[in-house]
Amino acid sequence: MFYTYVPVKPASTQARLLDAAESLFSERGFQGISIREITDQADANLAAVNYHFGSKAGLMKALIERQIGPLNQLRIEELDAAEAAAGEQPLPIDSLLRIFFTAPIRHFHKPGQKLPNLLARLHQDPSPEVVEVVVSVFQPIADRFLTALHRSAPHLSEAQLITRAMFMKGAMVHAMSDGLILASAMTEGRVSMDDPEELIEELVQFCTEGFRLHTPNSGPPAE
Amino acid sequence: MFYTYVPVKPASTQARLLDAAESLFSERGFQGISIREITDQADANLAAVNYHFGSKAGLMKALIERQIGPLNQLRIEELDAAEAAAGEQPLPIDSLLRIFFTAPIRHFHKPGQKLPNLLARLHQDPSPEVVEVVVSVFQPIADRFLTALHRSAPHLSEAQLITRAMFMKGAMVHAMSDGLILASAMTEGRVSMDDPEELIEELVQFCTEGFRLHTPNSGPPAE
DNA sequence: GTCTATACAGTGATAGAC
DNA sequence: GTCTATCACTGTATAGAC
Repeated sequence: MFYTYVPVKPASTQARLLDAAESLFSERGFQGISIREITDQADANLAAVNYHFGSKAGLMKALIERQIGPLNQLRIEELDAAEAAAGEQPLPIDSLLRIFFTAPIRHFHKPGQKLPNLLARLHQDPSPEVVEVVVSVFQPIADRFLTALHRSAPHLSEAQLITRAMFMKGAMVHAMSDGLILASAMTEGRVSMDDPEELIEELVQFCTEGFRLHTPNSGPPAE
Repeated sequence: MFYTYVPVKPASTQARLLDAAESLFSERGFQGISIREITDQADANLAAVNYHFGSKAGLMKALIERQIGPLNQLRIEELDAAEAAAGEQPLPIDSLLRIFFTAPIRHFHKPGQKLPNLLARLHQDPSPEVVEVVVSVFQPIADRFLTALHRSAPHLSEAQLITRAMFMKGAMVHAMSDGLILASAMTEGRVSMDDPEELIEELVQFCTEGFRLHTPNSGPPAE
């Protein structure tokens, strides 16, 4: 009888480090985890992180790119296809937003998934290394969708467009990183959406209405 | 001729530590600053932070409470007053949201203000001490406004209400912590709103439309 | 090229003297 | 209340083994 050899270190050191970092960072945050914990869990030497990724931040960068890169590429492909199908016509706002939301929400919608929290925090991190990573990963897709939005919502000034795009992005990010406060507020039972498709559609509807609105140069209205 | 004595340490050690921590944390984040830097700037001893606040996290907690506490109290007072004036009638959604947004956006809207970024990051921080602070500071106001929203938007299910409240909160938080990505995207000149009153009104309009929407039990609509 | 052991400066925290 | 000395731990760098 033969026994198959089950190796203890199936993947490369780099891959094991990435896997360990992903689960540990997601659970306790970037600063909450030491390199020693990562290398322990990955069964690698302490110096392995610096050798393969240059630094702890470099490991994080590689981790983010591994997760987000394919996701953003998919979104851009879907947007390209939709625009090609529409020909000269600008895409309806809701179609555009649906493309923007669907891939990441489906991808990250698993019971214990906490990576979105990590991503959300990164977007607010002031340290230059983190800013550099975030910009390089998210800038292209932001530009691409803003351009499309500009065509689909020509009634908005550029300042209005960017402001509302911020609202939209904030709504998405917050919804994905299961609201710490709201989820525990006002209820002790189940709340919020547990079906990703339903969440996507709620988000699409919510933001589409917001973009459609035409508010010329409003001051605060009469009460 | 008399010379007035100008003390080098005008405020108490606690106050000096809080002031130093506020500017330093805002600039470079909680983890980006050591307590040695704080005590240096505050002209205090290294051990002063632990003596007065128990820990670095305790200092942060005190800082947050000093900033946010009065703000939230003001919002609740304004909501109380508006509800009293409305009598039995539920408040219009836009009035409710205007009360929710106005105080923090006005308060934090200064050129170099980076504290909102810090607050936004705290909302996603998984470490138990931070969660405890955030919940204790923001839970009451979340409950208060959710209850009011429930009255003002009776067409929404509880799950929908909470979901959209998350969208709303995310939009506000993101708009306040000047979008890292979007602000530099699609433009090299000025963007976004520089007038807080305009930002408040855009936010009110955007979210009001989103809450008004009645979407019974939608799956994804036909394309 | 990859991995290992080890060294180093800086961190938050604390006990105990003043 | 304040201060010094000290602790365990952090990220990083490097010399040298395979």
